[in-house]
Amino acid sequence: MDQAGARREPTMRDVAALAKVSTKTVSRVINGLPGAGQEVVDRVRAAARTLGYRPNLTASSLRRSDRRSATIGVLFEDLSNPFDSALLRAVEDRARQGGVLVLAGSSEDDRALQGELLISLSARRVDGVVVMAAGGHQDALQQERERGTPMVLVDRPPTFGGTDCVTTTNRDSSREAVLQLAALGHRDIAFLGDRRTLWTSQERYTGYLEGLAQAGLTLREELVRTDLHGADLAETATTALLDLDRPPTALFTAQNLVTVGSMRVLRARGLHHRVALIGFDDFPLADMLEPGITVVRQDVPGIGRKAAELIFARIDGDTSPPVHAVVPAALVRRGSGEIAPSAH
Amino acid sequence: MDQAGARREPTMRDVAALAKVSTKTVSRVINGLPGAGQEVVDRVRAAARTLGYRPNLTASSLRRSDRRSATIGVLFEDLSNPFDSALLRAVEDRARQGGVLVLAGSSEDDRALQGELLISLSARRVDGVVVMAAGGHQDALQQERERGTPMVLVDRPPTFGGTDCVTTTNRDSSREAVLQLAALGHRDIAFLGDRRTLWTSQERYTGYLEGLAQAGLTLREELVRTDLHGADLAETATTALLDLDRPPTALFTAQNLVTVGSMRVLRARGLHHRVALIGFDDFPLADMLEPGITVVRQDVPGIGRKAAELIFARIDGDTSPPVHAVVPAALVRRGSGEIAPSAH
DNA sequence: TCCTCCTACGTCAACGTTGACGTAACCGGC
DNA sequence: GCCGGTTACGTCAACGTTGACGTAGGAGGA
Repeated sequence: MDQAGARREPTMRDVAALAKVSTKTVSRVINGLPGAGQEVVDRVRAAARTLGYRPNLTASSLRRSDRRSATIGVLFEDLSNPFDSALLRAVEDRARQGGVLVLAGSSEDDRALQGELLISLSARRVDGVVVMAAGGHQDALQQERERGTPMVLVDRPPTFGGTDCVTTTNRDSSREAVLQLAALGHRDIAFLGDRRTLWTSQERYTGYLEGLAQAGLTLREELVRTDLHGADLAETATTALLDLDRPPTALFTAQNLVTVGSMRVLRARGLHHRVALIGFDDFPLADMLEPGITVVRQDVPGIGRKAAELIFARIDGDTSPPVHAVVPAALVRRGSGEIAPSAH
Repeated sequence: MDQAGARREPTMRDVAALAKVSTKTVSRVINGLPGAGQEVVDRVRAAARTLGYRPNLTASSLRRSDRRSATIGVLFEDLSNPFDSALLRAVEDRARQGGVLVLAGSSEDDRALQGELLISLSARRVDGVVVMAAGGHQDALQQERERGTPMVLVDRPPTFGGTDCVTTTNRDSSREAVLQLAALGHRDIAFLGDRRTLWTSQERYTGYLEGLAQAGLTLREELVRTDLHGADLAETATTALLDLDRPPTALFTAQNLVTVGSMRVLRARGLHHRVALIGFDDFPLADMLEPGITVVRQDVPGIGRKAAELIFARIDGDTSPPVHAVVPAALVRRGSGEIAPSAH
């Protein structure tokens, strides 16, 4: 079997020579443009097949007037988070339908890395960028946006103007979750959140506060634990909460890894049937556990589709004012959020 | 905020004009090549910054002799499967370290789609392709390979020659799982597998047969259910198995979605503490269930790293004979696979 | 002093493709 | 037969970049 390197890729010139026409005619045939007779078309097609010719999209987009690379960039934080992978999938799905491929890059919540990735994408002249991991520092994003690259932020709004974004009902759904717990009689509802710098964390915390207020409950500050980035920190925080003199009877975990961490601790202490738990963000098998985990489920495919729709509209020249699309989330009741406070 | 389209991207020519040098000198500075004085370097850098110049990699790779696009393609089947997303992540990780980006495409186990994606990747002149979803029909892959594109298959070996692949110990680990069940006293061990056309399914089935034989058990054909693509089919099959006059006391589920399907049925029937279950492929939260699910865990990051290592070696011109790398899997005992047969 | 070598640039063409434009042949109408 | 229009091609240059090669000027050696 032949190794790469030895053979040169056939070009339009080679096809043209074999079909005894000009390269321009080959171009016309390959692109299905009029101005070529049936006989010539057949000859060119045959020659292309014989040589195994494949058009070079990079050369084409260099010369073309529209300059499209038929490629978009998608930046995410961590593919091992099902939220990210489901979102990537939804965007890729939509892109593929338009013959567009996706350049995927994980920025790992690293500001410098995100900047480098944006430069890499820019160097490849992507038609647009979907950012699923806009951290606190959006300067690189802003810079790229100001260069004219169409951009859509997902999950977090831009800190700069003129850019579309798609988020979910972070605040309203959090409030709804807290109200449900309060309605069951819980008065000591803890909040466990991810980094406070994240917009989503802030929104969900605000929703928590609104829920408490609306239920007529007073905030106990020691029941609020934030900056829990990852399941391990969540475990520590949950342990600390349960060790309080007056521990919470219900937990609202505002991110899926936090939910998992809290779950582990409840389970380890045998409290998973006694302490109520509602998590933000669904995760696989949440329904298989005992009890099933009640969650606020984001419509991830819906968010992905919306993001794709927006980016492609911008790429196609839509210059209407920037949009902040909000895709509703839903409370999915599976048991853990329906546990009433146990009498001490 | 300015919309795309109006402004032209600055080019080397623009930078050259502003810095009052030739484009060639700009090229030298941008690429860090020698042959430019310090003063000129500074002037060019300043001009580039002023204009917001970004090198055009597509034009560059068109002209360059090595023709590298610094981009590889990764084809997968379904990103919502954690196996695929973890693998993509591992490959992307390694690629990024070399300044290489990943063009991601999901082929959804659709032969025509896979062919189209390969053409799309080829049109963008990717330096290599990692295929995590080589279905039964590999003609498109073979064709691409014969054009000289470096290629690595993951999870399944090629049906054609001259191509590297990375798989796990499908057969040995399956045998080990069955032997463990047999050692606990199980004599009626069912096999539930994905599509028979898949190489992995065949290997795992062979391992099952070897395990039975080695344990001195006879095969009961009605305990073998294959072609279970997706959790729904697995549920139906599991139900049918449990309804047999002499139902299995242990299940070996040879794919993670099948495991989930079987689990659901066992759980629905309240048999999850009585029927043993070992699944091939780990999945998130398998340890949180009751009982924890015993699985054969593939070393997914290891497989991804190996695949990336191979593809980059080939891209760098390694012409040594093709490799079939085997990354060992391990049996992770969590409870469900340690249930002894219950007396009827 | 002259020749050689090196450094620091510049000039030119080419990568594979397509937009703009040219032109030869043919067709229909008068 | 001539004119205007259409069809089916071809020619040329350019997209942004870099390899090959040229050259001016200075340093260094005999």
